[in-house]
Amino acid sequence: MSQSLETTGAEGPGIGRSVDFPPRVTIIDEGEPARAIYRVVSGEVMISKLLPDGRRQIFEVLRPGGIFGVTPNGHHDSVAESLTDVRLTVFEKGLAERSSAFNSLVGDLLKVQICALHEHAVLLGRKSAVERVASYILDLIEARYPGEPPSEGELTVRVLMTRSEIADYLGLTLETVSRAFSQLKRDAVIAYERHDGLMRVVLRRLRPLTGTY
Amino acid sequence: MSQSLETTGAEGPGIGRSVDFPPRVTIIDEGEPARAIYRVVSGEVMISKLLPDGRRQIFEVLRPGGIFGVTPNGHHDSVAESLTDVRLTVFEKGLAERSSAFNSLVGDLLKVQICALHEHAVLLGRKSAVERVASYILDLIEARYPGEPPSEGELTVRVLMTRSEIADYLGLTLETVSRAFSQLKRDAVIAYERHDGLMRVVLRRLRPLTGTY
DNA sequence: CGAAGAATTGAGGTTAATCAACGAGGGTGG
DNA sequence: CCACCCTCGTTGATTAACCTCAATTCTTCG
Repeated sequence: MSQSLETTGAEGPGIGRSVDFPPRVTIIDEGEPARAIYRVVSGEVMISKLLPDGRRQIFEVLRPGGIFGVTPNGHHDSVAESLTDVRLTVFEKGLAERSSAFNSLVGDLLKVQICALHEHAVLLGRKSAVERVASYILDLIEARYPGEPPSEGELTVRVLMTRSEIADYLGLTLETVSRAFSQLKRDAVIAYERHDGLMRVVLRRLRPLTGTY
Repeated sequence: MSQSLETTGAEGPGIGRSVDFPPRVTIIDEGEPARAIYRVVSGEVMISKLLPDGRRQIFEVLRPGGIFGVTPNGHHDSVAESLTDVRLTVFEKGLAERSSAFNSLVGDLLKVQICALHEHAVLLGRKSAVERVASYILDLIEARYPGEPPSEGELTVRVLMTRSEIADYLGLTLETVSRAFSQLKRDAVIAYERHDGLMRVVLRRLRPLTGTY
């Protein structure tokens, strides 16, 4: 419950205030009354839901520019948790809602989020374990190299989530995720030595394994 | 491709025009340029995506009041298909976007949709076959009896989707869906004789099987 | 009545989950 | 600095859930 929550002096452009969180702390809990909307300035935030028996599903990992805390009914429907050190801009409820420019920005971001959720539903409902992990790695690459990356050659990405978090994101167990990584490594699709998250990827071999192309 | 598309004379309140579709026709295809936003007036519409090898995932079944065709990038990211006879209101792109009241309505509906997609991701990623089917039936009940239904007694619902469609919605095969229905029937959670979709449900027994409560 | 589509059920195979052991790395306290 | 502990990742053996293939029945519709 008590968590390091530092309000920096630097106020963003406009109406929001800036807030920092260390890695892996709860930013909002499911069921909390919705008092504000949050925008990621730096770092990454995981959005998830828990079942009563402890099963967890992470639906999205938000990067800078992403928003969360938007809800139709005054209560948050999901948990938001920092993955890394995070800086957020907080827009108090009601304050921002009067700006039509702000609303239109939020609307656009929600549309992007819906597309991502659609893609993720396909992954969860219809892809095999290896396809899910391959799709996950491809997402990391696309986030890391925003302009179309050179489809040849090896790229490097850093995996920030633990196997357990990836499992909760992909609807698998951590063992299955680990086995899928090992298989991709055996098949020379990816390469890594130490468990520091750094990973080289052969995009040309990865793409056909995602199920999407 | 050619499909009965009747424009009725009755124009809705405001800027949309009305269009009807028979059951199980494609309303929009993935990749089509987005020319309009659609709102369901009556009937139901399924939103889905196809993988190249034919696997399909349905993410949502829209009922009256629901909208679809909203996209961040000018192209539809998914397929929309009528489940029943459907009447839609069509709002031409750009025309409606100038109305801030319209935008705010769309924004609210998108927020509701995101909640539903979150719930569905939990179902796809973390629930067992029986839990998925039980959750599906519960959704049917909640749609059919919008005010809190009496939690005692038997309720009746009509299942409009085929086993195959339900399977594509729940991330299962049609046989697994059929077996789950059979098991719920054996366990006296649901009851039906003919394959006409009519089904009696004992809500008290259904709820504990959804995994959510 | 016959045909086609939908649903059910069974048998058997495959995938991923579960249970379990072990190794590597990082932090803490002696 | 080293020993210990704890978390994370990997891997193996086994089990369970779900998928696939196949046969049968039910329902609808021409």
